Amino acid sequence: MTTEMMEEQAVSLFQDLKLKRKRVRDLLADSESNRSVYSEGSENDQQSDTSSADSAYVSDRGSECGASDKGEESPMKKMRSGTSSESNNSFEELSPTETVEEKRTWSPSARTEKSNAEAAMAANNAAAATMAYMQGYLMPVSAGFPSMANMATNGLKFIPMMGLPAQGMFPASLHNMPAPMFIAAPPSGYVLTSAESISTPVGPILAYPRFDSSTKATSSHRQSKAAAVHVKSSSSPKFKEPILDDSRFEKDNEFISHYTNGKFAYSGHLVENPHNKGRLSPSSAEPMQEDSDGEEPMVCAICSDKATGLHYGIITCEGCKGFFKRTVQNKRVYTCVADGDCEINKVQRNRCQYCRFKKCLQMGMVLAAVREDRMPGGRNSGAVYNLYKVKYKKHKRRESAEKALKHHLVQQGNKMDPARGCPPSGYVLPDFHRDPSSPLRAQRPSQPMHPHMSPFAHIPSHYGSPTMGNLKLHRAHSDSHSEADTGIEADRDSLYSTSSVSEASPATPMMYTGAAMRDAPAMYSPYTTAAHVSPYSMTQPMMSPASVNSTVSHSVLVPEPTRKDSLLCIAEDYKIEQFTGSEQNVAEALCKVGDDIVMKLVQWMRHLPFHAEIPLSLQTKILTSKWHELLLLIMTAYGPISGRHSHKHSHSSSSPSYCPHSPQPPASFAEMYQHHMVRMQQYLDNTFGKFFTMEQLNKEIGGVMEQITKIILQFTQLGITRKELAALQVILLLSSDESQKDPTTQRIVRTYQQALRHYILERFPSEANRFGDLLAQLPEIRAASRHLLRSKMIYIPFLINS
DNA sequence: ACTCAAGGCCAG
DNA sequence: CTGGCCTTGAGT
Repeated sequence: MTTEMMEEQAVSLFQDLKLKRKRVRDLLADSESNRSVYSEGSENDQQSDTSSADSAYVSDRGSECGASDKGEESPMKKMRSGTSSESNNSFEELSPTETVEEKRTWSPSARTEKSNAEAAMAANNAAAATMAYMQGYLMPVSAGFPSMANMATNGLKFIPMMGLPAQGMFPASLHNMPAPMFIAAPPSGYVLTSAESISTPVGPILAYPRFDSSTKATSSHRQSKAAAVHVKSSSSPKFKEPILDDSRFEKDNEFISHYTNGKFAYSGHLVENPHNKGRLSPSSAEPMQEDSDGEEPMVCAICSDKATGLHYGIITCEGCKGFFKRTVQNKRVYTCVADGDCEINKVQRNRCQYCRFKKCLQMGMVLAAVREDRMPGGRNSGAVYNLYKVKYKKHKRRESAEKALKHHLVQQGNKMDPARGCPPSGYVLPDFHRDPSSPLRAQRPSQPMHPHMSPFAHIPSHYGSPTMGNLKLHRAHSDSHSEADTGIEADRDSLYSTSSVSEASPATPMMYTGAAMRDAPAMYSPYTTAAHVSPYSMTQPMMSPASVNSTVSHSVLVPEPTRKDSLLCIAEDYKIEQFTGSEQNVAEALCKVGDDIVMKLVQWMRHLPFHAEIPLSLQTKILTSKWHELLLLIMTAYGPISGRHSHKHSHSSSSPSYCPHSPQPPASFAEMYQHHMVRMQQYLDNTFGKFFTMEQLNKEIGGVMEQITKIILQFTQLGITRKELAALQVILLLSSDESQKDPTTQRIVRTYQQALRHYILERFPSEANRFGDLLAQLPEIRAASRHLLRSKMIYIPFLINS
């Protein structure tokens, strides 16, 4: 195969990929726009989602995310070496030994106060709610719930996690729970602490005031904060209190999503700015260190220039203050021509507006402090800074810059310097490019068919298509837009703007070097060790039973779900038998199936309770990068869940040679593996009229089939349940590279882990390692899925259940 | 009266 | 567009 042909093929693949991504994006945007939004007093709102009304803005940058495989070894080689090189790390943080009290998951204040029990209960409730949702008893939206915009102030959004029992949606046992149950969440995530009862037009609801993980606020602070929900804005003849309702937050979120890009959490919504913590702590009434040096000039937290005071929540210079103000007022959308990581200091601060503003957000400058009415003078109060009643004490302190920078770095995780050690933004050639003669590699149907080739090219290859790095796209720099829409519109069109390519590259290393990895001691990581032990035995990850929170969750109250899992139907509906006929037909069928699956995934995702919390752009990225992993998870878990080994479907297939499943499940790995390989052999023979010897097959697909078989075997031996699968789906979905940098998704992942753990504790109390065993499959699925995509044998999952 | 964090102005 | 300086006005 010539270089030109390879290039052409790569371009074609890229086109496919682009289409698939576009489909994901379109579907997401579509589902988003179809969702009705809160509108004041609207009785017709059947969906009380708290999603933004017009979040159709899809920033598609940075998408190649984590799919850039580097230094691949052959599948077989990889198998021999134990496990794939990078599949271990991605779930480091999912340490099963983590308990409710640990980390800043659900109740950060738990550690600081005597409220441990309270926090545990809150977390427990959350886990129960999540579990209940997974089991189909929670509605993603609460039907008929009226507008909550007027209740959601001060950064709280009320995410209905469960509808009213009166709706008859829930089993009687659930009525024991405080109902209706809601989770109040700020745009940046769910936080459950002490519950406040808030009266609403439909009765009292429980609201959980949100607190920053680092807050030292006491319980009374919390109460006052929650109480602030009721507060009507104090009327002032001249100065109008800013309106901080849902719409304001939605607007802000939409605006900043361009800058946060799912990579960091905007803390400006927090009532307390972490940057100013310690110096201006609201709880520490003392004026802070009257240290020796009262003359030390303040330093701008953004650029280290001489600061002139607090501006929009943090200490900045006049320049950064003005810059922030202008940017917010005019809703300007900048673009970084580099990789979105420019250093901002006094000298260089004007070189990159994008990075300057991004830093402003990272440092926690408060968007809401920029007044919409432009009223000068006075002081922002109430909703804007509320809880963080800054006792402004002559903060002629040094600090800012250094501490701010440190804080910044901590927030970022020890992100690798792109200049050193960071993988280049280029992409490696997939295996099939190196070895085009491989008989099993898929080929585009439009191209001359190699007699040995199977036509599966329409299933997108992984995103590391070799041409990606070469794609130079329009709009290298977005000039200042007088109107935000201009920039947004332009950005929406440029799916692959320069920044999208450049910003994608640093994503990969962060995943493995972020806080999650640092925070997780090696001993807490069963996922790395699991694969190194005998692959065919039940490896038992270390998990201390004592570390598992043993509080009783509500999930036991909920009976088995009767609702068919919407994703499992994928495994049910699509069999490899459908992919028969001419090569062209197979390719088309696969393409269509791919679209169907993506649609199902989108539908599934948008019904998840946390859907509204994740920016659309991030959702798009997540789905485009995870759909194949989800597919493999479903496919591998389907058999064990459906018990189809014992009662197989009888396929009256037109193709008699398809070997239906043996009535008895394959007892061992070897049998199961052999079974799959024979199926493969028969399929290739029957469909493409090409017979491969087992030796050939072993060489070509043995590695990946081995991986898949191991996963199936594990699921079978564990007897994975639907509920567990539901949890794993979410955990897998939100464990992508992008997600790992987003605190919101991390929190959600932890919640689902909690729910899963609780469920296992109750359902399988004797299986101390079950939780770890289940989670340990996710890296394996990742690795296998990557192999499938790279080798373009994505059709294999369809085969194993057929 | 003073403080200080908003917005505004305008030379560069 | 930037940023130093000015004006404003609620809070103390």
